[in-house]
Amino acid sequence: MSRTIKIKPATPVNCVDCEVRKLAWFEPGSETDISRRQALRSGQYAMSAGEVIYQEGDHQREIYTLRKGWVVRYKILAGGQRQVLNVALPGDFIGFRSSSQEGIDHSAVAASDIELCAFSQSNAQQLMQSDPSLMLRLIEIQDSQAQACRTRLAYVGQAPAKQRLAMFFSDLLQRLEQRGIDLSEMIQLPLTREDIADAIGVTPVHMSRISSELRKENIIDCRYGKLMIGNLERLKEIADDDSA
Amino acid sequence: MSRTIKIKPATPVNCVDCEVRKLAWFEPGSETDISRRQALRSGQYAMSAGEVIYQEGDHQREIYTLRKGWVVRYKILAGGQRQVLNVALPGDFIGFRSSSQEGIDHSAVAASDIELCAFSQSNAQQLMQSDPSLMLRLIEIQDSQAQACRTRLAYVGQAPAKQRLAMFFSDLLQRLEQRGIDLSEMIQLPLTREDIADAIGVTPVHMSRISSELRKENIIDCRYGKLMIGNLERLKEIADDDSA
DNA sequence: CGTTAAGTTGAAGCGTCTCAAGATTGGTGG
DNA sequence: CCACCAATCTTGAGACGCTTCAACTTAACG
Repeated sequence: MSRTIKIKPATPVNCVDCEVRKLAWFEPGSETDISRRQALRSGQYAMSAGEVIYQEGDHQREIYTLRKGWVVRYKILAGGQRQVLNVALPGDFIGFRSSSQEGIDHSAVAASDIELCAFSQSNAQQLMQSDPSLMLRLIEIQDSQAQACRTRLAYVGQAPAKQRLAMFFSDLLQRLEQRGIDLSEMIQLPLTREDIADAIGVTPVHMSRISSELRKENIIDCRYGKLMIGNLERLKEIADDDSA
Repeated sequence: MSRTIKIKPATPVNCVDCEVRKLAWFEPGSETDISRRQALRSGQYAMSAGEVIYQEGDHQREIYTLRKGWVVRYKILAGGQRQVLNVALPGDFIGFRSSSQEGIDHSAVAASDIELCAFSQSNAQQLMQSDPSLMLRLIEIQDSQAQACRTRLAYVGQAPAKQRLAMFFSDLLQRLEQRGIDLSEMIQLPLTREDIADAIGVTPVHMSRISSELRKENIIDCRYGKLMIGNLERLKEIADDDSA
């Protein structure tokens, strides 16, 4: 994990043309609304895999929309264990804090090379004041992130490891599909076994065992940064299994 | 668990006089603001311990502020296991959904006899439109609930059972103290061993074993609806232990 | 005081963890 | 293009934490 390095991307993108806008904070509004909002953008950044975007306790002055790539958000416990809170995909909103007094409660790292759209806290506030639909949209985003966190908490707390893994992939694949990714092809998966293990609350070694099982059953194969789905239906069956 | 039964409480309370208002949604605003808001209230309800306030999938038309008593919010998995998401205390906001299209993603049950202040979704929307400070306050509440969920997820996923229990109590006691409860006295605890077990992700039997340990070490004693703290400092040490 | 619900304890089994060795993959330089 | 290296993943064996089932104890309540 290196220290945060932000570079302007080669080709800045206009919000109006942005391919993930419909999934993102700027989903509502007309084209003119959107270009007006863009004027308040603090910038677009490119970062490399492994770079830390922000860390627990930071008094970050900016909030971000992930435009390209994958981001892992996590918390580190006193004992050093890491819990992955969620995997952010293009269009996802990260780094928001309602109170700029306190530092943020979790960290975020680029899992792949990424591009971020940044807004300063003050500009974001200004935007929301002049455009209530953005405040409502923020409330919607917060709620859907909270829902995802509750779902994750429920299965991490209650389901056996194999089902947790199936649930993790089931959710991830659904979100990838939403973003137009063909699930029948091989997918670049910029998550290590350890990332996934930390997300579902098992050790990497045990993650390996259960993921071997799924591979031998021809359900899903994820290794060395690649993901190949063998039987999506069966995966969902395991995720929804009521006998576990 | 019986079906929802709501009765008007014997003595309705004005928001201005409400003892938990400073912790609640109506924290911001002048006295006149607050009585204006009260006019849009749908009602105050009393419910008994064990009654279900809402259930996963419900298209609830109201949102609530808990005025008195304790509420347990939870999710049930396909296999029938229950994960307690959080324990709501007086002043806490529950039942909110950003989209009234979909049903709610979790359930809520009264752990003790309770009193609720209710607002219809439409009145709440109207309130927020005419009073942006309420929208900002909602964003703040959502964020702090999401933060609590992330914290819970982290320790349920990563910490050993005894530390999880210490963390659960540590958090709960801090919130009770915030509400003016004297931690040196005996406290009425309307949570069963099973509620707590479902919150920290262990079986009731194992919860019993670790809670026996804490009792024998004179740290905390929680049984039969009563809670007595022996050594709060030591409890927090176990919760923050970095060797676990 | 008797009944019922709640909590405790023991013993055995299973799931997950730890430690350690070995295999596979992707990247790098010869 | 191949050989080698480092990183990632796999597998085995043993230990440990948590679960299960069942019997027992304690507290609350009428």
